[in-house]
Amino acid sequence: MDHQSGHLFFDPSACHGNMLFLGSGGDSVFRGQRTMLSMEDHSKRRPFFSSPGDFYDEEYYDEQSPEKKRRLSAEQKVHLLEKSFETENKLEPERKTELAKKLGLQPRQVAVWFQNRRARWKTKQLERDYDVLKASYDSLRSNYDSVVKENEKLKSEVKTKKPPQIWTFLSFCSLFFSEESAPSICLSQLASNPSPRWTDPSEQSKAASFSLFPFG
DNA sequence: GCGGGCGAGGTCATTACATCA
DNA sequence: AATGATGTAATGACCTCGCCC
Repeated sequence: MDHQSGHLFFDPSACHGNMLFLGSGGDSVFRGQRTMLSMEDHSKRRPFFSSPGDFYDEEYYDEQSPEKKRRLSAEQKVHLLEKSFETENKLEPERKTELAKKLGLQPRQVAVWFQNRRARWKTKQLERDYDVLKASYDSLRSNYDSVVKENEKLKSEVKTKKPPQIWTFLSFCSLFFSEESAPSICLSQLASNPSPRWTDPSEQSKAASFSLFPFG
């Protein structure tokens, strides 16, 4: 900002209508700038600058020192306000007054800027939260799908095993599960296969794993 | 101590406008 | 040139909180 004058103008042509700039050269600031003239046209409707006096003080009409005119870029304005916002997103009266003085704005304008800034922050925060939740969901969903797939694969393997293997597997299951909690396939195989024995230790291990952690 | 009035300041929804694609 | 989308300043309604009587 211009530390010499400490006054700001609104320069819509420079940055989406939100650039503030300083000046001491009077209305020459607006020459050739359609949008700023338009701003003047609308000044009766918008309370932001209700009169020329809201744009600049008398000192800005000093045509003898137009070179002192300083624009406060949006970056500069935003930098100061953003810096203050980062420090504390709530605005206590002292800080509001101080910022308003520094920027040459009405305290109310500073308060409004903070209100809107908090609203924007909240919107962005919601978007960030959504992204995090979605990533978490996608990861869980992926894990779930792979577990279901693996489970189906193991089920189909168990169904095709020879009866003796299944019988030993069910005996193993009975050590850990009640009838209610044992996989239904265990019970149905138990009923139809009276004397199973494991012939392959690796199959026994796989079946045990399936029975203990049927869903991964 | 308790409750009502009041002002300040917050959120939220909305409007008005400028700018851009 | 017209138009819809977007970003931002500002407003109004409503709510909460602290203070005072």
